[in-house]
Amino acid sequence: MTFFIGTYENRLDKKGRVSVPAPFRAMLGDSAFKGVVIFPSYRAPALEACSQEFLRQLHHNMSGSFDLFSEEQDDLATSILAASHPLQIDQDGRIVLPPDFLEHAGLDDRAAFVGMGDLFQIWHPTRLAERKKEARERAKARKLTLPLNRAQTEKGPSA
Amino acid sequence: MTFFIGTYENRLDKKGRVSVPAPFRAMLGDSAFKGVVIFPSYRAPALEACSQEFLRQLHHNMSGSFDLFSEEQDDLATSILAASHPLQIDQDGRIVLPPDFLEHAGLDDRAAFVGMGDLFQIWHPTRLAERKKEARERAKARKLTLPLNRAQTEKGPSA
DNA sequence: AAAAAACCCATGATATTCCATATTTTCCCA
DNA sequence: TGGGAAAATATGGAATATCATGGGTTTTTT
Repeated sequence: MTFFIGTYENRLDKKGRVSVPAPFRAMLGDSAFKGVVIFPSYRAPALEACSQEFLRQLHHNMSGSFDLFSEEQDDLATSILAASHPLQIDQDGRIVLPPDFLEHAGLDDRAAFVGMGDLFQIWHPTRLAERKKEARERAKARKLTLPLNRAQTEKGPSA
Repeated sequence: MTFFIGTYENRLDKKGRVSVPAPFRAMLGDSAFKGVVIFPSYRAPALEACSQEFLRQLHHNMSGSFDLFSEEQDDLATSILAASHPLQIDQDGRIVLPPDFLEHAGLDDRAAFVGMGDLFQIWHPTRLAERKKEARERAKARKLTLPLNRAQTEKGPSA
């Protein structure tokens, strides 16, 4: 059971190492494999991260309606699973981000970890600030409110 | 329990030897005997690989409930089994790919291993790049995107 | 005997672990 | 409520282990 909330900023060294925020680590800890799987975000210059269990279940849910060896199943796996990368958390609580992922997110020496419920994102702090501001303004313009009257919210407050 | 994710590229020597990526090896490791089953992809110039258990179970599922499946599917299962080749992993973690398999996938000196969940594929790096691009576009066109903002994995919320 | 396959070893590159220290947070007691 | 000790966290650097890979040697096959 994972539920990531909050934003944390940590340092990134030359080797691409970062500490995963302790609260996030605690969530991942009870996983069978002590690690996270990371993949590039499609829409944003950021990285997505979740537990291996979550990704597996996500994949099963999505491909469940397709046959093995079907074109759809193949496309899904190739575009999602193949782009993912399992990262193990070392004993100091750190992961090392591969070069191409660093590039995708435009990361240099600092990384912001943003809780998104079932998963969390990793951003360049500056870009995250821009994105947050932009999202706030857009929400304000549309007079968006949260459907609190509903029992289970379909979407998390993604900004 | 196997779950292959990620993409790895390794060198292929003159004898047709390649190292199976360590993470994949770890998955295969708990198999009864340490090896993989490989067969040519019937749709793409690539090779498919999985554990022997997985293939056995696949076959069992199909032949067990015969009438539920179409003639085409049965043909597929049969042809997979016939074309399959069990390869044992040596102590250095390598397998040797048979000449006809090398030809089918158009492999020369490098091989890309692509995690697809229950199985993984082996590609020529250049062709894989094309394939990935194609898969991404097609998945996008069909709106096969990840429901990242939805908590759709209901694994018993502590009650 | 020749070819092919399996086995063994050496090595450079990469990744992982260990250690030391600075910083922050937590908690207990005055 | 404040101070301060203790624990936890984050971070940098170095030591260590693992992995990938090339080459060679023995064994099996034909």
